[in-house]
Amino acid sequence: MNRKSRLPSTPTSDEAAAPGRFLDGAAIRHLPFFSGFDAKVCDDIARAARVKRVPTGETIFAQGAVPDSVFMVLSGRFKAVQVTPEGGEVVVRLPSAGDLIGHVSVFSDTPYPATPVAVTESLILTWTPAAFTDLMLNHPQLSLAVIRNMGTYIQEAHARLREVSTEKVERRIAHAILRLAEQAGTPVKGGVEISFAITRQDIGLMTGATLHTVSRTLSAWERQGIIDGGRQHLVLRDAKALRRISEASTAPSRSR
Amino acid sequence: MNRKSRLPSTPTSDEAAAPGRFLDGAAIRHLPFFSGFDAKVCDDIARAARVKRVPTGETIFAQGAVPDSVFMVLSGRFKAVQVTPEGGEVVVRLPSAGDLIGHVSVFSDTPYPATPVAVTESLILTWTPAAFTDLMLNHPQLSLAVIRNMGTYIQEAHARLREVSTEKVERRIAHAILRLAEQAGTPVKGGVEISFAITRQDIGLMTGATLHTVSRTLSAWERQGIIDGGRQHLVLRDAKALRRISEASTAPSRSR
DNA sequence: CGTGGAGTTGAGTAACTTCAAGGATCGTGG
DNA sequence: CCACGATCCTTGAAGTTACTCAACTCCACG
Repeated sequence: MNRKSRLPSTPTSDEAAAPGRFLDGAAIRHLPFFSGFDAKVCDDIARAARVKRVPTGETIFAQGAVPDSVFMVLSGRFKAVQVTPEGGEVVVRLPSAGDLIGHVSVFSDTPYPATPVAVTESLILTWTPAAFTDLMLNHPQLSLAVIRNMGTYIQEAHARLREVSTEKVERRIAHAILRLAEQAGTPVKGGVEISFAITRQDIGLMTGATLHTVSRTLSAWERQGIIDGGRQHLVLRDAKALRRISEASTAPSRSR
Repeated sequence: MNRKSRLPSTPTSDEAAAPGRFLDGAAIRHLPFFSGFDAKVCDDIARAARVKRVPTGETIFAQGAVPDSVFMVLSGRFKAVQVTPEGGEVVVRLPSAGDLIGHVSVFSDTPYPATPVAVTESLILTWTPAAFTDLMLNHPQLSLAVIRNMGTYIQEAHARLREVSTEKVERRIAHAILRLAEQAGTPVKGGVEISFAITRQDIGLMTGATLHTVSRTLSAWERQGIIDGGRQHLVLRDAKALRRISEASTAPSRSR
């Protein structure tokens, strides 16, 4: 833990949003979450927030803790890790700029269900539950945005649920890498690079496979020139081939 | 399809809510979703809704359709089935009284992601997207309730995601049955009965297993007196034993 | 330059699925 | 009221996937 990413941290409006400082709407208006918002509303929302820096490898809070804040990623990226009582782990999602964190727990008054770990130097916004609720009551736009945001989580979760229960490991890994490239890929000569440190273990936790299986699969793909791997490092070279694998009707099984 | 459940349909305030009629708040105030709501707000919400009857086996809409309404289950129960392009199926959730259906699609303006099939004679409320949005804008209470409701979906989805990626089939089936008994169980002499018709296939679709594995597992449990099975029929006799199985640290694997 | 995290690879095996076939139960129509 | 078709369920046997166990390599960092 706490290793420094070798990749340049993604700087996003760091000028306007220094840790500890209070903000104005300009610092957040560019986030997809706030697209279409009135400038005045953005101001109100930003003014109620505090900015906090989260270095790579650090957590925002621990799974099981009693919720005391709502968070939003301003820049950087996190992985939300959920641990089962028996010690099993899952990566449930990878929130990045504009994604809310902890809101579900705050509104349903349940313990935080996962631990968000920064996989890149990150900045987050924090609100007290009371302040955020006030904002929602005063700005119905905000409620709708929260609902939209939660809707995408639900669809993502259902999509992954469907994958993990109907598809074989190889295809799940293919899907996961395509999604990573899409959500966190930076174009690079001859491919798309995943812009943060990710281990085989992480991919395993995202797909419900062991790191061994992931390693074997990636090795095979590397031999075929589809990807280019390395220590905590991944470049997608042939997206078309990977997409073919992810959709391969290798499926002799209808309606599992 | 279209078979009639042998079980008595659960009648819930049918007096107040006849199909086709318009409603007042009294018809919906008892739903957990509206707990804590002002009577006047309930009136407003109810008056904007229409009631519709959905017989067992019928669907509300088809997966892939363009959303044109928001729905809420007033009484009865549905199963939301998602079909993959390759023909794989998953049951993503089992909405019952007070659960919203289709709202995610309406607010994110994406096609309905699953097909809700009534597994019991049911009544639903319907709103036009415009009407529902209006209600939310005028009654922030409603927005908060929607958010809370969506929060529980997310937590459920994540819990199942975790299960299906870290646990073995037997334990997943145990969990599924415990959940069914909790959500849809009616006490009966010597156990708890699942109050709607459910097939081994359905349980398979909920747990990511084949109906064969489900059948074998249930047969074994029946021999041990833990459950009592039958055609589309299930009685949980020994919840304690099942809970033991669902938590069994048969797990030699830490951190998969 | 040694230590530990990350990755690779092989061999053996358990857990499920697939394939296959037969039996039970329900509703329907003659 | 019984026969028949359609589901649903059960169970065996064979096959495969992906996990477990284990050993070894490769870096990066101190």
